[in-house]
Amino acid sequence: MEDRTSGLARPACRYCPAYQLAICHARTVASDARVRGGVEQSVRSIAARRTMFRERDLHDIVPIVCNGWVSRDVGVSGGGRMILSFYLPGQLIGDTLFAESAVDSFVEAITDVEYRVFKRSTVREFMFICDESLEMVLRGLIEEMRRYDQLIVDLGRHSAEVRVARLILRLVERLKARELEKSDAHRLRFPLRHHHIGDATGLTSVHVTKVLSKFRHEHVLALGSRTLSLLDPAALNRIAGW
Amino acid sequence: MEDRTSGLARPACRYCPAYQLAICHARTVASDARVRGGVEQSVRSIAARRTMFRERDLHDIVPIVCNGWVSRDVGVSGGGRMILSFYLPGQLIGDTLFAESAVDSFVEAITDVEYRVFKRSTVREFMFICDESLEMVLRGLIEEMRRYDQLIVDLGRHSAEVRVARLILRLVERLKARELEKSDAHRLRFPLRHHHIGDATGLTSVHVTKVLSKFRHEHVLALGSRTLSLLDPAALNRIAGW
DNA sequence: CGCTTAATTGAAATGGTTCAATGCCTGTGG
DNA sequence: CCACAGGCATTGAACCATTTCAATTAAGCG
Repeated sequence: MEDRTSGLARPACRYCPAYQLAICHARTVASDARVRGGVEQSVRSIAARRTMFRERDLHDIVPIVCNGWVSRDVGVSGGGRMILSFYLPGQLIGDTLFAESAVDSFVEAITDVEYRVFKRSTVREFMFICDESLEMVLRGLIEEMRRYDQLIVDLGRHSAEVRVARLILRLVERLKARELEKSDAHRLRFPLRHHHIGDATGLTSVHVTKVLSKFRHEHVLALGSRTLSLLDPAALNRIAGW
Repeated sequence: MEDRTSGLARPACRYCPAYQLAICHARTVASDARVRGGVEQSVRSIAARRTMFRERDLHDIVPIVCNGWVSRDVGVSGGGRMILSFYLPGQLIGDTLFAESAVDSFVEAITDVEYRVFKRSTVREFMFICDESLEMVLRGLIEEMRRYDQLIVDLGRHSAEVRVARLILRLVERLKARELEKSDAHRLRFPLRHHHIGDATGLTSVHVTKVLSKFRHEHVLALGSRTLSLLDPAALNRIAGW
């Protein structure tokens, strides 16, 4: 499982707080374990389209994505749902680290997912001892808040086209920042379905289809077979209003 | 200015982190000042409808509302704007305490406002020394994130009526929790204009008028002269879907 | 291979915006 | 204390972005 020669178990480990802090057992194996590895944890995996956790399951544990795409969403009375955020490899699902959520949210595996689960009480304890770890968790929390700021403005004040364009551009940005995709790539793996895009932008999947097929006709981008082709990134940025 | 006999300078002080932690000079006057009062600060006030800060002004300072209503909003290309949150008395405007925001937001005085400004570097320093203060700031941050969760779901998946009803109910809830209004009051001071409500719910002020006048016709609530009358709270909750 | 889930397309319905006109508050200066 | 100006609220009519409904095809999945 671990690769001691390269020093990284997975591509995203470089960007994972648990790995950087040497809390993760993928790094501090066997004999090192008693140093910082004292944080209880386990590796798990789950198939695409399965629910990983309900809100209440997260009282005791803190998960980190090792591989695959994850969403956190809220069910709405009447069958609808809204995706609050996407989690990419190396990211902590730490919303409930300090307090419970007001909404009953679900963490779901979009693709097949590998993840690591840490014991919440131990993580908290460690965090308050180690300033570095605290800073890191805070940074992740603030980063998420900034994404929320942007999402709120988009939902409240921008058209469907703008919202879809921005969602895609931001995800591509995050993938490239984590070196999950080459930074010059114009073709990349993109596992979201139309209903994911709709649920993340406050649109219907039907309308997402219409927006995307317009983009395709204008040779801006093409999305199909879990693959995104950025045919004209400049035009996409223009649509996004950037 | 201070009232040493009651122990509180203002009604909201009881709920203000700076006051609770005895950082605020409204509490640690004169001789006490060297204990925890070492945090540089100053009291200020500003007239309604004025901009208190731009994003970049908050690099050095951390404001806390003592009195009045405050909003943080983002300007949108094309003249629109979106309100991200409202700040009530006793609340820290601490979004930028750890990192800069990605959007250029404005903090604006809705009513006449009194507030206190702390030096950011000193606050941060103190926060990392004192676990209690850290917990308190984190709690505020998480509370704000929970509000964001709810707002995102509302914007993405609920109608205008629901959004307006929820905004009002949540604000009333917060006012009562802080004892800024009596918990059994059905008439309370509510300084938001239609355009504030629109900018906070992603609607036009014109449409807010229509929604509110429908509520009035149905004897659910009446809003006018800076005063909110909750004529039928149960019905309002029903509209909100609660 | 058959079954379920997802994408696509068009037509009709709708919720909210935009535009425009009118009147009302509120604060300000004379 | 009154007059005036600018911001704010209200209303109706026309418009348009997005949803809803429905029917068909295509794509994953066991």
